[in-house]
Amino acid sequence: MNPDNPLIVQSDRSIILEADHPRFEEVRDRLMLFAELEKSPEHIHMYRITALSLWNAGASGAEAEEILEFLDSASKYPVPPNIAKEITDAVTSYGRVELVSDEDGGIVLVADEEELLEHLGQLSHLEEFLLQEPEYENGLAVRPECRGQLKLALAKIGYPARDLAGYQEGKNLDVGLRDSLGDGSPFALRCYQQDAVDAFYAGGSAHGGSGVVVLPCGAGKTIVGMGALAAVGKQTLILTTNVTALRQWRRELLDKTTLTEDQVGEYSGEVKQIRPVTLSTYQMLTYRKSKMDDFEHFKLFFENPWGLIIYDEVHLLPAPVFRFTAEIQATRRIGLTATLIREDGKETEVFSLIGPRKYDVPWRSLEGGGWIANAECVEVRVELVPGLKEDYQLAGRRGKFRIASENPAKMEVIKNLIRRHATDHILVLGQYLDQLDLVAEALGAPLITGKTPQQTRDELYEGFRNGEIQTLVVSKVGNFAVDLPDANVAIQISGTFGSRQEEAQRLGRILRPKQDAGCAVFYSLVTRGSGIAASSREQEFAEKRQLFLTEQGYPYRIMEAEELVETVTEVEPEREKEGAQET
DNA sequence: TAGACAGGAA
DNA sequence: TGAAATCCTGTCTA
Repeated sequence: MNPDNPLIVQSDRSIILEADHPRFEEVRDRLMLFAELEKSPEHIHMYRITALSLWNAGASGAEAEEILEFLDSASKYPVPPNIAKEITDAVTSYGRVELVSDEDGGIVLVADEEELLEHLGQLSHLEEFLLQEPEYENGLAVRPECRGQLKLALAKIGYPARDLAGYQEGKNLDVGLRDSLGDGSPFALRCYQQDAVDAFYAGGSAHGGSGVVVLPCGAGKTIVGMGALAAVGKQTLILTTNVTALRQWRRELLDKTTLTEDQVGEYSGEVKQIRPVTLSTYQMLTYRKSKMDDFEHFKLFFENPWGLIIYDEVHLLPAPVFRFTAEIQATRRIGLTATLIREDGKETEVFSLIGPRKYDVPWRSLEGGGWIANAECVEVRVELVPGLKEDYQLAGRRGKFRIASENPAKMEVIKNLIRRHATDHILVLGQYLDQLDLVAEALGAPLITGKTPQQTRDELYEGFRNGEIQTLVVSKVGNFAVDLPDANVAIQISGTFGSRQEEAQRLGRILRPKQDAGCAVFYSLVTRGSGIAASSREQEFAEKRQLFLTEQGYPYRIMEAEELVETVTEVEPEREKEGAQET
């Protein structure tokens, strides 16, 4: 505690961090582990501690005492006693209740205090998950098929359970990672990938149980998955969001593990193979003819001896998959994601049914090791064209957002940016097809949307990769397409209502390390507010979108569209000189 | 027998 | 808040 420190902890669970303070970065990286960034106006960051953020901290081994000592050492004023107590309670509440196995393989709910166990036993909405028999001296018998639902219910009343009840073994599978790849280059897990695998599977004990690994795009989540597969050594089901990702997993498995072609199966719309390692999509599992019909393929989950299920992109897990997952709690699970944020707020479901966060690093910290590219984020503020100002005033909330998003004045800015990056690989990312059509036409650049057939996409991707195409205009396909080539400049011209996830995904497009160690730039074009209303609808959403990246340590530099024009005229002659020298 | 395409789901 | 993308299946065509 010291008035020169950067933090203020308030009794309403919010924490204020001074952004200009010399200790800012160090303190931010610590805060990230147990608090969520809620707002980042100029000069300060506002965090909030939530039950979930503290449970995750507790689950990944943090001690309440450590957290309090840290807050104390970084605060201007004493930490309010009620907050200190809440932090201690929440961090330690993960683990107060546990699920364990008895000698016969039955599941028992135990608690650290008798009164708590008694209290839980009396709750009527937990009753249906419990059995009358057998009776335990210090525990309650759990219906094995309700293990997931019980955990979810416990989390909702503030007693997240540590699940030590163990797993069904699954069928053994002899699999290891290769030490060199097809082209002869050596292969090994990077240190942080190994750490992530160890965090998930610590020596094979139940303590290294199910959970989620958070790593930025391009940092090798697939490789962590393969590491987990090799560590567990059991038959495995891998679930992905789309077939392109599925095929990519298959290629990677064959390239980097000792698995052979006939051991890796694809269970998709096209082929229905079930093999020791089977790949499928979420949509395959959730498919049904109509709302009235049954799910046709979810049996894949149950009727095979899986010893491990890998959930790729766990932040996109569709709701029905939670239901199945609740029923297969006896199978070891690992979730992989770039961000635990779900725009539907189902974070507690992920926590309870997939597992707690096992491994997480600030994205920015991987820059140091050269694992991901140095990236700069710039928000370019653009004036609304005068002709639309009246329409904007009259429009409703959603109309305003659309008008601001499609602001025609953005066109000039895009052109300026492209001129500025004459020698770079540029992706233009947007949300509305009409707008993207116009932009692609004005730039003379190819456009890829959901309607673009796969073959055309492949050709365009190839052209972009080998440099024939400098600029590619991409619709929302860019959020999902795993085969989209890397770029070093991204220009976001419009986006989904405040989706932090989308922002993260799009930044990920430029994070693959550059050969010349060059810097990557992410521009976000936002229509500026006017008059008394200081910020536009789009600006409000942009603020929300940017939160995740700010949390990860990427500051947004604000730039006015006008100053960009000046910069371009300054920069341009230099560029031409450079070009002349090269030729 | 492959591919193209429409329809429904979430 | 709404638009867009994806997937799976079934049917039709060549």
